[in-house]
Amino acid sequence: MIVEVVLNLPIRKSFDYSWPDHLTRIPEAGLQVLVPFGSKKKGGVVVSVKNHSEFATLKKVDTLIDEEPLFSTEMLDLSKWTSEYYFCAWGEALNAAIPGGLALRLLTTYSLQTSSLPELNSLSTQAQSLVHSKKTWTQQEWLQCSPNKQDHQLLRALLMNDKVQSKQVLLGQKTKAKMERWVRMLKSDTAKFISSRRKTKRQQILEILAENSEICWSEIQNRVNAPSQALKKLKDEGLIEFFEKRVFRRFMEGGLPEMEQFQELSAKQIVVYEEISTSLKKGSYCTFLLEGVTGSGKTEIYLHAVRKTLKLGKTSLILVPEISLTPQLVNRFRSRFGDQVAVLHSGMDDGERFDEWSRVRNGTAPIVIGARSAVFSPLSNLGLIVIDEEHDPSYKQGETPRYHGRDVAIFRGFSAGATVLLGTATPSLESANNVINGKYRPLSLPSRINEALLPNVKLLDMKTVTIQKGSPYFSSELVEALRKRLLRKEQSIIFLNRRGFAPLVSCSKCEAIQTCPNCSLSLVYHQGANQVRCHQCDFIKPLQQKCTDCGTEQAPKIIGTGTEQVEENLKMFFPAARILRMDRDTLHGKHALSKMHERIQKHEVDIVIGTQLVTKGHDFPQVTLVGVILSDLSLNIPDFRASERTFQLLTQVAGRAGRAQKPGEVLIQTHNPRHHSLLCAKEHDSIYFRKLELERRQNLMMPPYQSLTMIVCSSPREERAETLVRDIADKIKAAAATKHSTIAFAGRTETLFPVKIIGPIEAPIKKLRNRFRWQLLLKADNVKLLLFLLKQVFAQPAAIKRDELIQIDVDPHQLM
DNA sequence: CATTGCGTTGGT
DNA sequence: CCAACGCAATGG
Repeated sequence: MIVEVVLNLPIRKSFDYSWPDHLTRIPEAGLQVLVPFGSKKKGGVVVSVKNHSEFATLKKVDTLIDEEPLFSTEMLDLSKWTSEYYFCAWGEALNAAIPGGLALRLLTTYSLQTSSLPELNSLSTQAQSLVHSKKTWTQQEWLQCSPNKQDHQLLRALLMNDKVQSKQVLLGQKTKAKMERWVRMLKSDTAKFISSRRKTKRQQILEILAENSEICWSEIQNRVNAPSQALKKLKDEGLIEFFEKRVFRRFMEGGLPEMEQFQELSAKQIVVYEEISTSLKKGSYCTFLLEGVTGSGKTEIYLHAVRKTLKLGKTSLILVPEISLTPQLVNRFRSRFGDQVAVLHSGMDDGERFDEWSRVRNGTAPIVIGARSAVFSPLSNLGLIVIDEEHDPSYKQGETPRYHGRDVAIFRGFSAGATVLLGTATPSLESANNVINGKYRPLSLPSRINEALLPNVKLLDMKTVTIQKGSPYFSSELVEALRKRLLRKEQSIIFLNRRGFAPLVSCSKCEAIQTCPNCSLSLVYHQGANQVRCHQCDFIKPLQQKCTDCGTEQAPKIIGTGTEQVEENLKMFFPAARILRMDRDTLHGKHALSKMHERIQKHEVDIVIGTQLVTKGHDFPQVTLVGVILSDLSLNIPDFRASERTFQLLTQVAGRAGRAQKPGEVLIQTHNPRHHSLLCAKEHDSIYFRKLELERRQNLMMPPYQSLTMIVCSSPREERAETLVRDIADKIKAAAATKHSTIAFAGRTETLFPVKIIGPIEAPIKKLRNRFRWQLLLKADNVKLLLFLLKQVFAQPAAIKRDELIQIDVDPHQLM
């Protein structure tokens, strides 16, 4: 028997191994194995079992990691599709599909084969004493001796001529099941009840076991002081036995929330729900786009749909953007479905995530709620996939595999015959277009529940409006509106999409702007720490008075504003107000975000100032005012999606105002009061925005009418980045020019339209983390053509040096 | 990706 | 003459 194994490597290749006799289990696709690879061992996944290999000599599979396959055939197929669509290695997709990844914990040891080796005397003192004192030592011990270059070389030489042997032993997975020691009573003790003032440990233990015949060791430790001796004795007498029991680590604090009744759906919600329910009953693939304004009760529909799916004996997958995955939302699901809900997000540690994942795999949890990567959760018999806030850019992964959670989910729904429900107040133009071309079915909830009104939105033109004394970033009107809320004991939210105190620091004499030494970006001033920081890499340094350019010792100029400065302004305007700043810099610890939400909920805060974090929290009924500062920030980035993004952000943050009885007010400060993103956000007119923006995209020849792929080459040497990308551009041009005007795809032949090549150009962020970047944008009617070209061009991997990189991003969302 | 082998340079 | 380095190939 021969198995085809995929490893987590950035190469489009698999490796064949023979299945050794000592493994009792029959090989099967999906099993995780440890295999010899080069001079090392590596973890991989069996993707197929076969009888013949085109390779003459095969190595044997070393170890079977688990008796059960890590991946079902469905998950193998899904990861395969992901790797093909997003043009990455299958191993990379598999690696992303499980918590903790494919890497295994290995222990490397070296052992001396000959008793005396004169060469060893040339080792540095520490290493010498290690090798002399032990015949066998671990790699860790070796490295602790801080061996120098010569030491490493000597070790390598000794390994070569077998004077030292190295071995790798498997320790297990990076994340594994956590076991607890438990005690079980075998026969009840017939000893008479002895009433003495001081009970023996033995008695205490037996009493505990009389209550529950199986109990966790640590629980006994809690109740009886140092019980291990007594327990051992009881075991020897045959009264009790010890056993191991798996525990599932849980992120959620405390137990289950109180069970909650399902809410009655409104007439409009029923219409929507019935359509979904019909599709669920039908049990075949269908994607719906549910458009519902903020506060229209989408979540309740999700809950009803999940209940229906459960009744049909199927499982549900709910994807949400990372930051809206709050305890409030999770509890809403947990209070209806209890422990049947598994939660997966990045705030959990590897163990917690692995255990939740295990609960999904073993069928204990038929409902998964999670962020992007949860799209790969091992649900079987999938009936429903919900993608909440479908337009949210965080569904697109920024690193390999650069998949889009929504699009992978739709493919998964298609293969599983599931109902897919995309929910949003502001559809992405891709999804809106898919409604127009009939791929998705539209559903809508046009009004808020309980007849709550959408807030009144006003655009404040910063060129004409009266500016508040004390800060050029505030209009008097916004400050007055804030004052009014404070008097009425209502809450306000200020949104500014830029953290730090100020985005620019420049010399007051020579005007030189401080930039990051590793990136071509200006440094952001953070007042709290009195530092300047790069927001792309992790460069930080204290603010220097002296200019590095001209040597002036005058205090530098601080230009522009960020949340930190706005917080300071607010404190100055309203010294008595309780102000909470919410951005990445004030978010410390695991449960920080939920604690902040709690404080807002309890009205311990009057004004919240924050970045995008404030746009996604759940409803805060006391918030009646939302102010937006520098609303044009997202408009000015060089990206064709800038206006879409701006509209979505503004609509979303506006939706935070006036959820309950009290009407909401939104004040948007802008320099572009005539821009369609702002005008449509003001009117809550998602439909008109879509119409305008789709026309624009058609004229620009951009998605959703065209497919894009971005190729970015980077190198520490600027000219290398350029030659690398030019080389690829030439290859693509050549491939596109060949006779392949048609390709065979899925049995049919399709005629293709030409590919457009934009660039190569220097990337907008020219240098990032000490690497220069050049980019190339490919555009075509059909993503299939782009993938076909990429396959041709990268059939043999490009000649890349160490620390050089070619990134391929299919359907890119970041064009910087 | 990490490792390996090979051919060049370059210094002694 | 060998160490150092860059480069391309390889892994089953």
